[in-house]
Amino acid sequence: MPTLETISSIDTAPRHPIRLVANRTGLTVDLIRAWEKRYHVVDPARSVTKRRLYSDYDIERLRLIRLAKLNGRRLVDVAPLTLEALRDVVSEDSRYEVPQEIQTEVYRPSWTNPLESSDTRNDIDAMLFAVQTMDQHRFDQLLQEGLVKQSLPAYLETVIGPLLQEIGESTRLGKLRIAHEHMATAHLRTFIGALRFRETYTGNEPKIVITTPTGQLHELGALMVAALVSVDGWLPVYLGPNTPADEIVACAMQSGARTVSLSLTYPADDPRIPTELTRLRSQLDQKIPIFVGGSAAAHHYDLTSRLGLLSPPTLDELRHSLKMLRKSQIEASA
Amino acid sequence: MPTLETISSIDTAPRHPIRLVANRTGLTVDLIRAWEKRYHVVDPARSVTKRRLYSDYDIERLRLIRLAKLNGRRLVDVAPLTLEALRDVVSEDSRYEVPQEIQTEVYRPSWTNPLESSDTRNDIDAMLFAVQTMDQHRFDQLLQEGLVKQSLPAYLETVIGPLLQEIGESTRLGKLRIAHEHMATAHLRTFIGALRFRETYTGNEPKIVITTPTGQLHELGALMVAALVSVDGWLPVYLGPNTPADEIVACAMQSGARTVSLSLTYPADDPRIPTELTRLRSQLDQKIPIFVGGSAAAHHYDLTSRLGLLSPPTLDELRHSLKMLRKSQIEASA
DNA sequence: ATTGTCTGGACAAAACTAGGACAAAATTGT
DNA sequence: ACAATTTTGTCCTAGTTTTGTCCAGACAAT
Repeated sequence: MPTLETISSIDTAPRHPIRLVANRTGLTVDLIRAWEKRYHVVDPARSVTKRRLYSDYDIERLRLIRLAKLNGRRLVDVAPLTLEALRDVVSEDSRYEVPQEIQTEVYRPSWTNPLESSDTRNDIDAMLFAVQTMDQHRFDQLLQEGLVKQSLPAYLETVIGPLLQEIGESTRLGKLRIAHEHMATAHLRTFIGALRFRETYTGNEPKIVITTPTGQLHELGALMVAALVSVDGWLPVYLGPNTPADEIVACAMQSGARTVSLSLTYPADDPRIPTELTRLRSQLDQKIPIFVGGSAAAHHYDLTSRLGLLSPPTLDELRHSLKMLRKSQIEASA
Repeated sequence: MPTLETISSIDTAPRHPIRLVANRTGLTVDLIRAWEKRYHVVDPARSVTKRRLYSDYDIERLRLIRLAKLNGRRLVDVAPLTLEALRDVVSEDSRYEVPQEIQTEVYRPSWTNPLESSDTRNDIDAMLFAVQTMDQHRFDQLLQEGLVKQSLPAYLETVIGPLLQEIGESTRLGKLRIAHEHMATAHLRTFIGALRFRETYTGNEPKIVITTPTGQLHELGALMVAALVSVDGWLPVYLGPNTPADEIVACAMQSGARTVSLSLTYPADDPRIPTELTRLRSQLDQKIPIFVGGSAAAHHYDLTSRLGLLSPPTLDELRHSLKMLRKSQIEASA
């Protein structure tokens, strides 16, 4: 009997039962079969007794197609795409566009716009309320539900980011207690941290070191970046908050990272920031770009531009820059 | 009968009756036999009179296969796998979904003898090595696999706790860089945080506020406690590190918590600790007990005993105290 | 003597398959 | 804007496979 090998191996092991696929993708068993029947979305192998057997590849496909659909794509349009094309589509769609008007609908004939901003507003308010009433369970629930409504990058930028901001402000204004802020932060830390696991790991992703410099104790911004870039195929080397420049350099060297990203939030005028940034830039290989983001990044614009650090104003810009970087390095190595 | 019982039989000693196996694994006696008959899932030794005699190894196999099935695997697929391959599969699968009703209490009865200490030692060493080589993926994998091997409380006490300690020491001794420690801490934060999802929430669990006092920035000890007590049916109100006494009081009042638990690690001699503990004890309702744990708790034994704070020396003691507390309060209210 | 385990087989529930029906939702045409 | 059409998720039937439970009679353990 040709026994199957270790199922857990990375990619093309071709034997997962349909139930497991349903669990992992969040689709129903019926739906998976229907998609296959109608559009040959996947073409699973069969067991001797005709049971469907899916590969990791198939699962990834189904996951991506589900995401594409959440973004408004039609099944007919995405069904025939290759995995790579699918990744592009999903990642393209998730570049959230503000409800502006100038939208050339040319090459994306039919898809609904992301979320009404009022929806977002309601979600955030509901979360704030849950925090205020210390309803942890509700808070977790809202976080989870919100994620299903849109793609991860859009979610981070339109909901989680603003939420963090408002919690911070409300606490400063005395509308929330420090205890509330602490509780919310702890839950968000857990929630965002768990997001990283959803990506598939192949081992040859380019690496990016992500942390905050000495004195910066708030890690959520950095963690959001880590979750975000992993969507685009980077492997974050996440160091948590408060890492000295020397250590960042050492880490980047040991891990062979292609770039470094720092998050600055509070305190914005910490005197250690200029020192650390300067030190980091001088010690790190000049070929490795350094990104600086976070709400306090603006306070250091002079410094960063003088040092040649990049500070994309939004998460979306950061993603874009990283894509460019990746492309240019791939070309350079070819 | 040949060999009699070596009572402390640890690993492949082949002497457990089927009834006991059923109790430990949560399977029925019939089912265990059926699996053997159909797929040779296990091949137990026999007594002179043909009774089945299972080894710990067999039990572990059956436990894992049960988990794999809960995750959607088919018996045919997992039955022929080796123990190692099984662990791979289970840990891989459990990463993606939340097994709804994984047993928290029921199947733990006689699992008190966790693992051979050498096993534990190997696991920890492997984890340390992964940290040192910055192999994040491997580190996560090891953490996940280790959890499958034993119950959560045992895992936290015998593996995660010591691991944290060793990482701390190695860093102080210069065997690990700060960057390594940061990476490990970040991953552990995510990992332990995610454990919380295994609890089932009914809404009438007694609450326990868990945090660290002002000046104590290391949260992992507190987070471990949170994961631990949720197994025993408490609902942790987790506030992260560095919470002022006033805020702890406010939080306990708003949430209606029955008790408070603090973790002290570093710096052990922070002058703010006595102040904060005293303040906390005086402002908090006297009926609410306060637990103090963590590696630095011993430094403050005089203070804590003077204030009437409880400092159980191990996590297991803490669990026990909480169980007592719960019982006494239930009786008091009846 | 009662209770538990053994073997072998029977049986039924659950899960899967193929094919198709149907209604809600989205899209298109006028 | 309204109706016609297409797309899409869900459900149904009927037949197969997989899996959990149960039974009977023999033997073993307490």
